[in-house]
Amino acid sequence: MSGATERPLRADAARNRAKLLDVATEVFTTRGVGVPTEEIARAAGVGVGTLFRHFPTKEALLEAVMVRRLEAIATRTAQLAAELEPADAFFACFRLVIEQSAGKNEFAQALAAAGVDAHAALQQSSATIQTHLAALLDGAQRAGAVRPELGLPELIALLVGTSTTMEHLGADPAARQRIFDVVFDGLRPR
Amino acid sequence: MSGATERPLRADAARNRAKLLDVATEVFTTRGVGVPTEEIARAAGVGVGTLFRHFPTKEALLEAVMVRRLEAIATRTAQLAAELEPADAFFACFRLVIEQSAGKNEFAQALAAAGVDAHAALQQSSATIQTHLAALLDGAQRAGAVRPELGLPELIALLVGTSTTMEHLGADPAARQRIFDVVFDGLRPR
Amino acid sequence: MSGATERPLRADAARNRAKLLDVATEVFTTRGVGVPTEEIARAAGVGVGTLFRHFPTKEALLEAVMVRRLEAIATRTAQLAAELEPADAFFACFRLVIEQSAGKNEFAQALAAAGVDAHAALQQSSATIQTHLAALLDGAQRAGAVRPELGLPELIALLVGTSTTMEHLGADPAARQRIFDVVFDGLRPR
Amino acid sequence: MSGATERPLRADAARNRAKLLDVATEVFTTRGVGVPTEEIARAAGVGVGTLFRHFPTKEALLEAVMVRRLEAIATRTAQLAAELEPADAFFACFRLVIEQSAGKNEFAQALAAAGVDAHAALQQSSATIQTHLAALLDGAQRAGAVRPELGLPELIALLVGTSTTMEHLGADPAARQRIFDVVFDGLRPR
DNA sequence: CATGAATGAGTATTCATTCAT
DNA sequence: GATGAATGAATACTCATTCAT
Repeated sequence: MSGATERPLRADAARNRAKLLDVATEVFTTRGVGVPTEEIARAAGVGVGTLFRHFPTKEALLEAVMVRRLEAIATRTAQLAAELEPADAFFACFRLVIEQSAGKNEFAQALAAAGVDAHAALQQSSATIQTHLAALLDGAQRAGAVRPELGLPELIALLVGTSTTMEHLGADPAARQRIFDVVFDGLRPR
Repeated sequence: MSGATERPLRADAARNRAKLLDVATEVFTTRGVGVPTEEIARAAGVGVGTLFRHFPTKEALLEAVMVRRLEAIATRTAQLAAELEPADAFFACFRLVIEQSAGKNEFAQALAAAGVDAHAALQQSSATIQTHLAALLDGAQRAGAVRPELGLPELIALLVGTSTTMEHLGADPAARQRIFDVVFDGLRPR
Repeated sequence: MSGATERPLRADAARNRAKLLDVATEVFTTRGVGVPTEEIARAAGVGVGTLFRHFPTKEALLEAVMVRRLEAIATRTAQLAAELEPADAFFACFRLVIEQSAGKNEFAQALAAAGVDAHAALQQSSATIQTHLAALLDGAQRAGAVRPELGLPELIALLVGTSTTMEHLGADPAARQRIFDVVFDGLRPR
Repeated sequence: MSGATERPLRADAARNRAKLLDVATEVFTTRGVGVPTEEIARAAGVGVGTLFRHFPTKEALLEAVMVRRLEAIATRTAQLAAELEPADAFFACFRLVIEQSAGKNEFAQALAAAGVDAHAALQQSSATIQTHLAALLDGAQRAGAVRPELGLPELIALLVGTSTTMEHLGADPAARQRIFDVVFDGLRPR
């Protein structure tokens, strides 16, 4: 459906692009967006010039990283929505977004920020996810599994916030589960 | 060598220091920590030299700002603990921390970060608050108002996360209240 | 008449600013505008930061250099106009501009370029000179010493062009005089 | 080792080379020599690699462009010299050089610069033209149409300078003619 | 003590040129 | 031969911090 605007990249170029995205994802996630471009390029095993050939701006690189994340989430979200009952799908997706958003918070907040001030590609991805989320929320509310007064903005804010909560909590699975218990119970009516 | 660690500042010096803290609080909160020191100094009506005389490092300034915030929170927390029933005190303090932490998130996360990697002064303030929070949590759990399995780390992470949630939600009071409903209900047993 | 917008610079700052202007004039004139800012700063005995404190942009530095030149020319032009008969004043000024414009041509062309696309300060200086030139041209034409059909644009273009001619001719005074003979005789009626 | 320095280019290679020269001439003339090589290659419909196969250096491309121009001028100059009386030929050639040199000045100055610091091919072309110019100048001086004291260096400098004059004057034909009147009258004896 | 000028390491980005496809 | 991806040195500008006035 989407126009094939780009010619298929040469094999090595595609490899470099993918490597850059992987490295940038890792680096932005663990150390924030302040990391020098040169370092990202070096970690990807290419020169700075190559980085800037693929992403004309550091911001463009960041955007590409986020778009890829959001698209991955959108895909999984759609799967879950198709496979599960509304209520289960809603909570499964909530979990999914939280787990995928791990890492530096400035980064995880992309989902929300995209709606406001980001560039086209990001807004597109963000909008797609938000559509899915709205549908999931609505389904769960109709099924009586989520407080009816909550809107999409609150849901998104809660996703971002819970992601932050988890980030500060660390990896302990039991503790993370306790947070999910709190949030999920709080989301249910009454 | 002298017993007193700090001599009493001259009146104007004290005024400058206070003004710098006020301005820095405002600036860091609304525009993040990336703002140049010169701009902070100018906004405070002093030269950069003066800023660096009072705070030897930009980081030290940030720390001082946070310490002041934490101390204010600690004070109010103690008050509330003294005035209210345990359960009410707990929830009132939760609200208080969230409202006080408004602003750029990088900043709000100081509370938690302080426990991990921060400098002495910050750790001190943070520890004080954490002691209070631990007491409040314990009181509320004994009163049966909060899930007994939650520990201090989860509480702190939830405070940071909920602060982020609110930041992304904006100012709409009704929506903010809905978030408090979710989190507070979720915190309660069952 | 002009508002004293700037406070008097500190002695050292004024010295640095002047040194930077001198060095930049020399460097731009002999080697063109492509010379790195760092090199200019080093030649002036200051750090790059200092250069950029005084001139927020490389372009601003270039502009300042040109403004200073134009102002010097304007001053001398006014003197000559006051001291000499119209015809003599005109030719003396022509000579003056040519001699002062020595150096890389891109630079000498400022006079004309300023009228078109330059910044405020430059336009101001350029306009001042052009006013003087127009008066001189008019005087010389009334005195019958210059072809009446020539306008200010042609005069300015001739100044720039003759400057280029001289630049390519080098320093030989006899040859330069021969060029002046050609141009001055050509400017006269008939 | 083989006698012929250049083997005959394959048809497409020759086409590419010609296209590159055309495009580069246009681009250098209208936008200066700062234009990136990639852009020139793209405008010529080839890859950068091809550009660098034909011209090992950006400078070499610039040189080739200038050589072609100079050769064109040399050809026309020779024609004019053969067809016209010495005096007329001289002035016609002067005009010709000026009109052909239109465009960014840095470029037009090649003629003169070539004599000084350029590469072999350029010097060759330049020398050819200079020989022609010297002959024309001599003829016109013998015919009493040009001041006898002028030498070839002055003539060349005047060509470059007048080219600059025209460039700054723009396209207005009447104004351009007035400049020619000035210069040509100035060139004549007395 | 206050000031703000000076410093210079650090950073994003460009572009001539090389080389794998 | 042609292509365009890769390279990395080069460059303008920023900003925390120091120090002369």
